Amino acid sequence: MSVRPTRGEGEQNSDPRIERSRRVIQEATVDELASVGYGGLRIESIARRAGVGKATIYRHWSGKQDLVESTLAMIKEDMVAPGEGTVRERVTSILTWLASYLTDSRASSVMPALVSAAQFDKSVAEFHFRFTSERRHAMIDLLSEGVQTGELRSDLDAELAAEMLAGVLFYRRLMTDRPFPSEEVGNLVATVLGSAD
Amino acid sequence: MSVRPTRGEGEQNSDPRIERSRRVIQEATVDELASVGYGGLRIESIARRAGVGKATIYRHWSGKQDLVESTLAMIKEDMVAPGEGTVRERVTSILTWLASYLTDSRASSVMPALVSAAQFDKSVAEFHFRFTSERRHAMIDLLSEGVQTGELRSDLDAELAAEMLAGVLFYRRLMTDRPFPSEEVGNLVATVLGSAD
DNA sequence: GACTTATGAAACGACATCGTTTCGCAGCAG
DNA sequence: CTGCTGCGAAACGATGTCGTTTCATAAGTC
Repeated sequence: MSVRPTRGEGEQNSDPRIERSRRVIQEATVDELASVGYGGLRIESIARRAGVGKATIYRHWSGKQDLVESTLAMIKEDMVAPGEGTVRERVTSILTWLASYLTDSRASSVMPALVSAAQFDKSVAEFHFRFTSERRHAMIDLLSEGVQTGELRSDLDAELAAEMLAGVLFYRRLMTDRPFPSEEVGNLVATVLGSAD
Repeated sequence: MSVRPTRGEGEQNSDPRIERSRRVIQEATVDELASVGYGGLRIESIARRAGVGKATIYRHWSGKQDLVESTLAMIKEDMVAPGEGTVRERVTSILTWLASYLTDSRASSVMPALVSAAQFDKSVAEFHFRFTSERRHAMIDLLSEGVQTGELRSDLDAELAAEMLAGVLFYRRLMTDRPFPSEEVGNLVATVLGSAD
């Protein structure tokens, strides 16, 4: 992915400046992605925001695509946290996290930027669809588990339910100027899964 | 909106070449929007696709933004058709149209392009949100009508239901590589509104 | 402390796109 | 038929971005 990791993947470089440069550059890339999107990305803007020379960027990555790919991979790493509890609780927790991510965060535009870029850039699309698919199937599996254990109604269509839940959050973020408030995720879950007895 | 409609809005120009030029240029703009998105739009590409000189474009519009705005307005005009029947039938018909538009059509990427552009371009965002809001409220009103007449369950949350319905279609189109098949819209409507008795 | 090396700043050529202008031609009006 | 005008093609300067190179400096190693 990166062009010149002077040493191998996991090994630590002797010079801390290298890792630091990579970190601040990728952070700046996230910020730029969020503020101008993939199409508006300018290497010079990233360098300026990172307080770094353009040359330093090209020392570590072969170009824009390389940098973005490695940054997206980093974002994916940061994305975590299933949790404990009943199916209903875990579903609510995942969606609450997603709602906050699409609302509050400094990075609330990162995911929209990814969605946008995927529409017209093949390599971004590949990443985006694979990434989304993983999270989607995690949710579907979770809902299926709930159906099998009897926690959720037996006639629930897990796949459709997963798409409705995430769909509403993304719809609100992408199609309106009122992103879905994370406080209302409970209502949403109750509506889609049915109220608890 | 346009810069030099030699005569006023509705009047007919004496020279048919003018109207023809405007038409083929806007059609080419739609195609380009669908294939490379707003950020990737190049005036020269539009000119080439339209079989037109670049100068002709600048004769009719002041620049890229002017052209896109007037083209989006045109797209909006083309978007029609409530229909007749029960609330359930009208809802199904609207969503079936939307599903086809996001699936089959030559223009299946126009709306995603709009969504994408709206994330980072202020003037596009204004258009996009207003446009979406209109269609959303039409759907909400329709569902409310169904609740009031007793055709739909009285505890239905019209707003949330509208967002779930459209949300699933957009989620499928933007977040996966399997757009929602228009044949399955019936199932979707039944799931969200509840099966008919 | 002496060396090594990554860094930030700046300038570079190459290239793409913008919006303008020019020009000869062809379609239209009368 | 004749004059007019919108047209397509081409070339233009201006601008902005890319990816590279150079160079003195400062941060690192040993």
